[in-house]
Amino acid sequence: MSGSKSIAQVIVDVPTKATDRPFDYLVPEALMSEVRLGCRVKVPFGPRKVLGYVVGLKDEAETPRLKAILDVLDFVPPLTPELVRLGFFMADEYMCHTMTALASMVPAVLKGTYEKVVRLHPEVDAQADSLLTLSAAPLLTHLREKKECLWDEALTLVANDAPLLRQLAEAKWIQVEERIGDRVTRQKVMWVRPKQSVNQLKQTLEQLSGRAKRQQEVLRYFIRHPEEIPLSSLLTELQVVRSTIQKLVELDALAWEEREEYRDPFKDRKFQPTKPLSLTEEQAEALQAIVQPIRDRRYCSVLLEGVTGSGKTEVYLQAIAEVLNTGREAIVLVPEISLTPQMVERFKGRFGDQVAVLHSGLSSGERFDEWRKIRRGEVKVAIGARSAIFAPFQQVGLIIIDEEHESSYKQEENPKYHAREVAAWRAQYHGATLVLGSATPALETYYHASLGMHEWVTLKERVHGRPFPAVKIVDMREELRKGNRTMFSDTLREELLACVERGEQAVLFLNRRGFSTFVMCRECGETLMCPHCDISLTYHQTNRTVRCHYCGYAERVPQTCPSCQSQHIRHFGTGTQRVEEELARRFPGVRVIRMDVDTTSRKGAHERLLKAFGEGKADVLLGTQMIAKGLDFPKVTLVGVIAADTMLHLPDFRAAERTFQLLTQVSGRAGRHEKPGKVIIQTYSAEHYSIDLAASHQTETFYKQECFMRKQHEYPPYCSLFTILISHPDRVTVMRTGQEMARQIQTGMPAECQLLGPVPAPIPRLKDRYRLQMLVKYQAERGHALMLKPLLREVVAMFDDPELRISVDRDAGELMEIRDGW
DNA sequence: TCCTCTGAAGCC
DNA sequence: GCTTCAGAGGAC
Repeated sequence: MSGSKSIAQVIVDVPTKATDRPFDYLVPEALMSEVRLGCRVKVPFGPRKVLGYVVGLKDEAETPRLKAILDVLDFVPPLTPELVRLGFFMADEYMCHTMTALASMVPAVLKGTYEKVVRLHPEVDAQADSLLTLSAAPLLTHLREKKECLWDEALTLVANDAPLLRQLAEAKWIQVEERIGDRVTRQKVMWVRPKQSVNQLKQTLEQLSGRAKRQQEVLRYFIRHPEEIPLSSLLTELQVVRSTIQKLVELDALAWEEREEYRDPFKDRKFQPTKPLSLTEEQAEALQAIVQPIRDRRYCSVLLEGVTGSGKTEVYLQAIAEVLNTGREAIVLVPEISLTPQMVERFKGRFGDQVAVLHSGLSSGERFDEWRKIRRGEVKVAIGARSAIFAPFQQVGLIIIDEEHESSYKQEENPKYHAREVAAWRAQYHGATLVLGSATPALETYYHASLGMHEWVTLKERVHGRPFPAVKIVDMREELRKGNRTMFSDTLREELLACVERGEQAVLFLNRRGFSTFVMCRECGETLMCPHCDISLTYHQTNRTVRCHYCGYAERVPQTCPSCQSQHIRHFGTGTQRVEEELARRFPGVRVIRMDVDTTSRKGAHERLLKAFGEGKADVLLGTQMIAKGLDFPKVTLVGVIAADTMLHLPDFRAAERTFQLLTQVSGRAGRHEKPGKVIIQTYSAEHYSIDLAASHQTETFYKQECFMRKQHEYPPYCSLFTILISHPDRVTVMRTGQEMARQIQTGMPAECQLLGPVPAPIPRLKDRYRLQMLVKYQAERGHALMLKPLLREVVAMFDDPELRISVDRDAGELMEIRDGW
């Protein structure tokens, strides 16, 4: 190996097409031990300096004019070798830049910040002041006072004369430094400990001058408590100052050191330790199916189909215990909205401080701390929402995806990954077991299981043999014919009153997806629309504003119609706020807690409201999507669905599947304990199979029917999809581009593939951009993706108008744009 | 003739 | 994405 040089291959933080490949850099002798696979480095790139990830290391004899790595930013590489490989897989699979894929796997604080700082050059000649050009004077004066400033400030001080700054730097008047750092500094805490034995401390105490009262006090403290203590606690406890301690450190009596401290988000919470519960026969069988491949250390995916209330979580917990016994780690994914304190408590209760929790409620610093516990192997279980799938464990034995059908496992931004697919990749890499748990699996999971691609275990019974709630469908068209024009059917009204009278609780569910409160003029029929998007504005009572839920535009509700000046302008629709008003009017005295984006936007509000409901401070919990799952309140005996079909008519081929899943989940909230539950579903489409079959708990029949429908219309899982969405500020340009792009794809794609569109996207205009979409249906098992991916990449590259935005998504991501909660 | 503006080409 | 550099067109 004599004469050969060490080379690092680096993916640079310049996410563009042209730079989306590794660049080679020399590893300087001094950094040899620090430059490791997966760590972040600072490298020169063109005329500037950027951050990059080391994705490969090699030795080479010939190194034609390579630049060298400038610095290493991590002691422990944030990416394991496995995650580096996963990054390349994702870049290919989800058609994104490698840097984008790599960056998505680490906490946001490691994304790096760039700072260009200007300073006086240390060798600047004071006498040279006379040479100062007039235009540089303000900057140099400023630097004399402040020592340094940001590049942009410096530019302002020289009237935006960038060449002048360059000249000043060349003439060694100023120094320009590009700083690359983390977004937050790690929290550091000073610890103080005695450096001498108690006897030595006593000697030191006697040698102290009589005047050093404070120092004596501190020494006496350590003689009483010869243990380490955080500096801040010591200072407050003894009412001394830092310099007192410093003196004693200088005397070698004490020692202090800075230590990184974890911000523990659960610091003040006690978790009740729990023991494994005894399992039902079904549960035991399911557990066995999961545990066997864990013991064999082979890759295996298991669909755990368990009805609501069948005790899936206990199966998860015992499977995890088994993995920990084999010395390996477990990742648990749950949808963000069900990452409730109830859920966290169960895991913390069983596995204590072996658990790291990652969810969006944490500050970026707290998130980083939890992540570091995983990276350092200080915990064995990671539980979190979608991005927790990247938990940097090195011995993964089990990955569990709870409520695997949830759409929140699909990331809508680049990289547009599905956590289920990433999980399958990681499980295969590690020879781990993948568990997909749900009462209502995604249709494709169901289909794959039926083809034998997953092991398939079912939990058909609720624990303790509790019966399923009785579900009644109320046809709202009938109600209208009877003359009931309110949003509560007679049945729901009676049941609700009876429920409250019995002292029990009810949950009212309003599916606002695609159906929110809008403002319309009764005179001319004009609806208030967002000036930037083709979307009607949503009415918010709290501050009497209308808002666009897509771009955030907000304005006060106008007094008169902007189009005809009529005063008869008012809000329509069935937002949660209106249901709440109506409840107050029709059921005086009934206490309601409303949960929606308005009431839960503040940190911790979600938790607080649920706690209040659990403590019986309200009779009715009214809410959107966010109350559909995970909740388990013993006193809830009635569940009402105000309008079951609001999302049935969205332009989404999964509309029926979503409706079925949601209704099944909501119904599962009732009668989970001693008292039997009742569910009332109000709908205008009573005959639709998704509503009917959810009401009668006929899961199997629904899936068969839905598979039939998908096959008829050639939709997934019977084909695979690419969605291409293009947007442009100009309507004509986007249409012309769309046509041309479609022609290119059509010509290049395999003949068996099918191109649909371009057609206007479900939201034809968003944030002042016109949007078109195209759909390519293909057969993955015939290898079409292998041809389509390069083709789409090529076609996308051909249209490089900076105003044009193109997004390519496997599957139909765009149609799911309407997010839960809104 | 010099200067400014704009677009394209690297970047290891 | 940013910087530089070259080539075009404009003002003097």
